[in-house]
Amino acid sequence: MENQKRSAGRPAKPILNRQLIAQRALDLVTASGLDSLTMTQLAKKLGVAASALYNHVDNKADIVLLIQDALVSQVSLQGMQRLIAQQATLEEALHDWALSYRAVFAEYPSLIPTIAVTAVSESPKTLHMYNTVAQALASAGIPDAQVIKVIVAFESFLFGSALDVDAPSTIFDTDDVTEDSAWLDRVVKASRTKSAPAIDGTDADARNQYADPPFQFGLTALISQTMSLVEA
Amino acid sequence: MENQKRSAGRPAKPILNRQLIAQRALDLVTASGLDSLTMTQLAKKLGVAASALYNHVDNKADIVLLIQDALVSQVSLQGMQRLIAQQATLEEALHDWALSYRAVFAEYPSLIPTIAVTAVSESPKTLHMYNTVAQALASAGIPDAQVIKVIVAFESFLFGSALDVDAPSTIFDTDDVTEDSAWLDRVVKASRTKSAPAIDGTDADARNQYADPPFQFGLTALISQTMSLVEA
DNA sequence: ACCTGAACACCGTTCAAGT
DNA sequence: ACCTGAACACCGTTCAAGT
Repeated sequence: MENQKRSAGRPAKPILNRQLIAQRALDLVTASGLDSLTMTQLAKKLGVAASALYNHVDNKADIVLLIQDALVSQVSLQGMQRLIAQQATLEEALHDWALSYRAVFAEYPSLIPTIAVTAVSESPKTLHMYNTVAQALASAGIPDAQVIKVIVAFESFLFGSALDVDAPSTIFDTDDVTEDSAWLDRVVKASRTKSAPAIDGTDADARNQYADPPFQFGLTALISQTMSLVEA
Repeated sequence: MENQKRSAGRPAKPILNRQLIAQRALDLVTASGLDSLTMTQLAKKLGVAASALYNHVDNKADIVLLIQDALVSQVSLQGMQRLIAQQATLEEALHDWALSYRAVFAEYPSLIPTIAVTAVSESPKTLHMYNTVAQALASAGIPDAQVIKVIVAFESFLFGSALDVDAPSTIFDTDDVTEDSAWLDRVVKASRTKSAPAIDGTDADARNQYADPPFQFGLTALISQTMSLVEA
């Protein structure tokens, strides 16, 4: 970015701060995934030496946490807030949250494995989201002791679904039909004729066009199972 | 492993082969995840120079595929085969498959992101598994055009659930109760009193003890939704 | 306090040289 | 064909030196 070389030594005004680092890091991950986020590349984008980053963050994992926190804050809590205010149903709230959650993280599949194992205490925005969802579910009549179970079940499905969006749409294609692929071929073809457009290799969007029906199917399953938990 | 140094040049008998490489690679991943699988470490375990590996595999991704294939073959297809033979119900078959699938991959969470986006044609055992499941579901009366949808929905949930097993059991613990964590704290505590043993730090198994109820919950949801698809 | 630049211990992969 | 060892272009992170 900045090309005029800076001499060593403390600059008059700090060049970096955590927010700026997080912003540029997110840019890199947005462009081409977590693998393209390297301290070297990030430093280059910021116009500093890689070692300068360590004045502001502990390590690379610290940066990933910053990114995560920024992303979680993009998840819509509107439905849940409306549920708390008794302006939406449990079903509506779950649907809104799930769609938004999946949409956000489907853009960043490479972050999902990290997110899945990150403790909420490490990410304030994540904590806030869970807290809101917990309040909403509890106030909708789900017994306290079952709320976490529901949240985790949804999340597992949402993580997996977000990974799935990143899969190639040719994931079930087989090279040639053998005994080991005959049935798979048959059901894959049957799925296609339902809705999908013809496959022209020019499809600009490489994302998995077959990801949506399974998502809707699973989401419906989870929502109706959740509604059965509501106490009178 | 082997300590007597070998001089350069082609050995009388080949030292490596793909199967041996896959076996040792799986050992490394089993011990401490995909990150600990490096060409250097793997070569050391095999008693060769890292560059020797490239006589047998294309690259590291190729090795990961070999591992994947070996793992998929551990997933139980018994239930599905019994369903095909009309010796098990759809519900039993789905339950058996899902439990086994999750159990296998919960041991290897670091592989899940890769598995989720790997095309079946790249992994013969994976192809075989999907083909069997597809045949079983179709023969149980699920319309051809819906089979893939069901499989992908299950898989999304299974991938996410397997990631969840790897999460620390303290994932929902908060450092101190603030306004942003009050509800979460409450429902987490309510979950604990139900079943969990007191937390003594000496717990040998660091895996997430809270992962099972959500898994059962989601699985039940998916199974009953699936059964509703069966044609008369 | 906050930067640069050299250094360290790694990576994955390529390739000439050896048998 | 199948190995070794040097080499290349990277990593993340540390640290002395500069202001």
